[in-house]
Amino acid sequence: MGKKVKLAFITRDTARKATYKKRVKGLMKKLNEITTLCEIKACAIVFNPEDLEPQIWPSIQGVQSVLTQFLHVPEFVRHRKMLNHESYLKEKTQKLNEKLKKQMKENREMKMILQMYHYLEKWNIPEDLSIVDHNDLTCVIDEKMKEINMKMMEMDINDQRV
Amino acid sequence: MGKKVKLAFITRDTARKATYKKRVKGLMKKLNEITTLCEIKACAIVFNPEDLEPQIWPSIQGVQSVLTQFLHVPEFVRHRKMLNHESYLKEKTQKLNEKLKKQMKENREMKMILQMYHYLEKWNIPEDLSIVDHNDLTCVIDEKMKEINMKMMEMDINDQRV
DNA sequence: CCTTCTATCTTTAGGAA
DNA sequence: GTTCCTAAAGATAGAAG
Repeated sequence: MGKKVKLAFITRDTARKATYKKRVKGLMKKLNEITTLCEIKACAIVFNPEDLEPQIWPSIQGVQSVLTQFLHVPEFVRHRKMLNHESYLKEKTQKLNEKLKKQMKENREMKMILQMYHYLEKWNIPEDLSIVDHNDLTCVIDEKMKEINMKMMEMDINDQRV
Repeated sequence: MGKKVKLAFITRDTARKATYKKRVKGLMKKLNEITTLCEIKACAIVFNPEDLEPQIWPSIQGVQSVLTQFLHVPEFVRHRKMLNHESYLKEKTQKLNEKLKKQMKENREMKMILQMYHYLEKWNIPEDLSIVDHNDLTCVIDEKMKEINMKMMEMDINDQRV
């Protein structure tokens, strides 16, 4: 078995997906280990257009700071409103159905970014965390986190079964 | 050399620092590899009280520049304009038909994104998710997430290091 | 698709200089 | 602290079921 891979985009679809799945798992494990061994804080977020949801570690709150960085870029804020509406996307999809041509790489990147925008919108990351007024939405958030946790667990436990 | 380590806080200062340094480096390398191999977006932040600055991958500037660059890709802008000029599109229909296979795949993936939106809608994440007291929630949720993560990993790994 | 196997490559703990 | 070393542990590509 020749197992060494060149550090470059894996064009074979099946191979890339398999590698992604294995490596994302490995990455999260490494994060868990380093934070435990050294008692530090860390977070990571991975967007993959072929994943229905981003892989996050350890929680949404944990990655908010990362996403907040994105919102500080003026270009993002401007394009955000333009791209993140579902109706707009549906319209685009219809037209894609008829006529649109794009190169696959460009397409992959667009979807990834749309996914990002959508999550930014859903999570409603403030543009400046310092001005956030801390109300008492703790319970609501906690419930949502539990839902998400359960979803994540379901998804992983179902295909692990050891 | 007995090299197996218990997955727990390393109390010895020198050992912990050495491990941190090595593992942070390894983590960033893994991130670089997965994003290259799969052409996805990812980022991570590691906060260590003994480090003056958090370790960030890639640089915030790096992430921003990549995404900003995409938004300004000439092809992207051109295609957007194309959508608004029917005559131009008709002119291109013949050529587009040659790319039917790509179109179908692209369309399939777009629909997947719309499905994702629907899935997110069911989560019903409140608009004001961000108005949350980080000090109260982050620790609790992160700990819960880590517990879940650890359990998931334990289930999946033959080697037990507890 | 998903799992399991395993050869092979990579990471890293602990020393040593 | 830093860098190099190396054995052991860990991650994973590819194949097979």
